[in-house]
Amino acid sequence: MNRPLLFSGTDNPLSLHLSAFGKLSNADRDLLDDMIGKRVRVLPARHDIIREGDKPNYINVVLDGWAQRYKQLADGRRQILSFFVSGDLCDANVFILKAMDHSISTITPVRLAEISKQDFRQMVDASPRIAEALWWAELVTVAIQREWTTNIGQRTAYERIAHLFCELFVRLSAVGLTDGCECEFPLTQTDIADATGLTQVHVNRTIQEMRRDGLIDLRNRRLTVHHLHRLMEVALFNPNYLHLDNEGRHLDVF
Amino acid sequence: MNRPLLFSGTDNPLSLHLSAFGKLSNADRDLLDDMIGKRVRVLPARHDIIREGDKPNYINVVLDGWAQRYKQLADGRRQILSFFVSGDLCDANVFILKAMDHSISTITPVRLAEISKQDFRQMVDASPRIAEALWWAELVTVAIQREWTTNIGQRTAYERIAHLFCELFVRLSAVGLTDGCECEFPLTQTDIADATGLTQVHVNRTIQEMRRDGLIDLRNRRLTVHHLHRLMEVALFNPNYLHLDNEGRHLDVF
DNA sequence: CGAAGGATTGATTAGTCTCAACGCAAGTGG
DNA sequence: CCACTTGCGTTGAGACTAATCAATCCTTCG
Repeated sequence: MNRPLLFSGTDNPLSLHLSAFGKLSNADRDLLDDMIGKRVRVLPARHDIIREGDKPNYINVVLDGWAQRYKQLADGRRQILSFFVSGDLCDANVFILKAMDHSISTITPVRLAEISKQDFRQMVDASPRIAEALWWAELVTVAIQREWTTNIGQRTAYERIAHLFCELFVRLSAVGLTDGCECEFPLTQTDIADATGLTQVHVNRTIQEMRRDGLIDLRNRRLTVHHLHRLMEVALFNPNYLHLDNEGRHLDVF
Repeated sequence: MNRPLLFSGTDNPLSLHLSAFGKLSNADRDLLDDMIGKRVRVLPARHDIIREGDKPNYINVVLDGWAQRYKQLADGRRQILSFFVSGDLCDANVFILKAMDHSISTITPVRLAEISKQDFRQMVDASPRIAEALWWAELVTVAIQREWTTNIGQRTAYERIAHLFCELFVRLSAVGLTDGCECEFPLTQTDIADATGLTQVHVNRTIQEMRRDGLIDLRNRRLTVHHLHRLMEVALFNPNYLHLDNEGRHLDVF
């Protein structure tokens, strides 16, 4: 693993994630360290974190590993709605809602921090900067969700999968989880299918095509992106929705 | 037009929308009245409110009429991402972002309130109750976006369109914009197509089928829902994601 | 070694798209 | 007031993307 592409003076994944919004003070980073140190859970792979219908009592932050948000229709059809990687906040202020309208589960083993209502309030009150950064993170989450809607609604199978690869690769870069043109990629073809609204069989054939086209390689839970630029082109990928360009920052991947 | 199904002591559409979250005090409602009274714009139908790339300086609130959020791919394909009706808040705190990653435009003529950064801050600081209600509204917006992802990703054309009808009908009920089993419905079949990821031609055929099945009628910009329950069933519609059941409230439509 | 999860392949079909034309109603300009 | 335009809905024929069903293979792991 190489150094994070966005500067951060700390190893706390949440600080790292939020500093994509802008520089945080030492006090802010200390505050965040406190927050995510209080209640940490470790969960095995493929394990529910919270289920549709549950009353949310904490804000979850992924410290390590991959998780997913998903929704299941009455007849069992499943849609994956987003992926969480290191530093991702599940939903700021969820506890305002009476019940979850979707579920969240781990993909790999996950180290998870839980932030209570009280701690969250306190943190937001203590630092306007963090409050802003958390709003930013929330706005980015919605923006990603919108992009997924567009992805499934408008793009072909090939473009959809390429787009998913682009997004994850860029997001992983931003938190230092890429290594050159490679990264860990623990999703199965079935996961990719459920995320893109395709069938597993079609995902398989499409990925083979992408391999034949020399764009990527995907084997042993590892993704290699041979030509990020070409991949972005065929995916019609525009990274603006990730809002990583705050305060003059610029990601190296592009 | 009949009385709003959710009680509200005021006609301010934003108050009405937010009181789906819970009862607001008179002071809160007055504050909201002030906010949306300051800068009001009136826009003609099919007119851009803000475009992708623009720097957002205000929070927009739809007071009257219908608007839409959409995104356009480099080659022109268009995805409608959400519809705004009376009382809907475009994005709390958008001005945190450097640039819009999507566009918003009117569908019908729209009366619009703009809330400035300063006013927004002031309002949130003045009333924790309003702050909470605004978070709720934001969380509901994301929840709707997730449901749209699921809709396009998992449902068939017939189910998708039925689901869209259910959602809009319920949302309109919640702000008193339904009249029995009817409501204004200014979307063209092309709009419905762009929102559901289908072609206009296929939307046309599918709606004809729904008419033949006696579920709905749609003519002259007016939607009639003959059997909301059957419609909800075929759409696999579960209203939980709209989070309208706060503080013991219950919508009459169901 | 057997079991299980995941990836791959093949054959067939269904759902949706594409392209093209036409109808109808409302609005516009001469 | 009529001819023309424009926007929207409707219809038909044919093509194609992606789904379905079913089998096989490969890898990992207890």
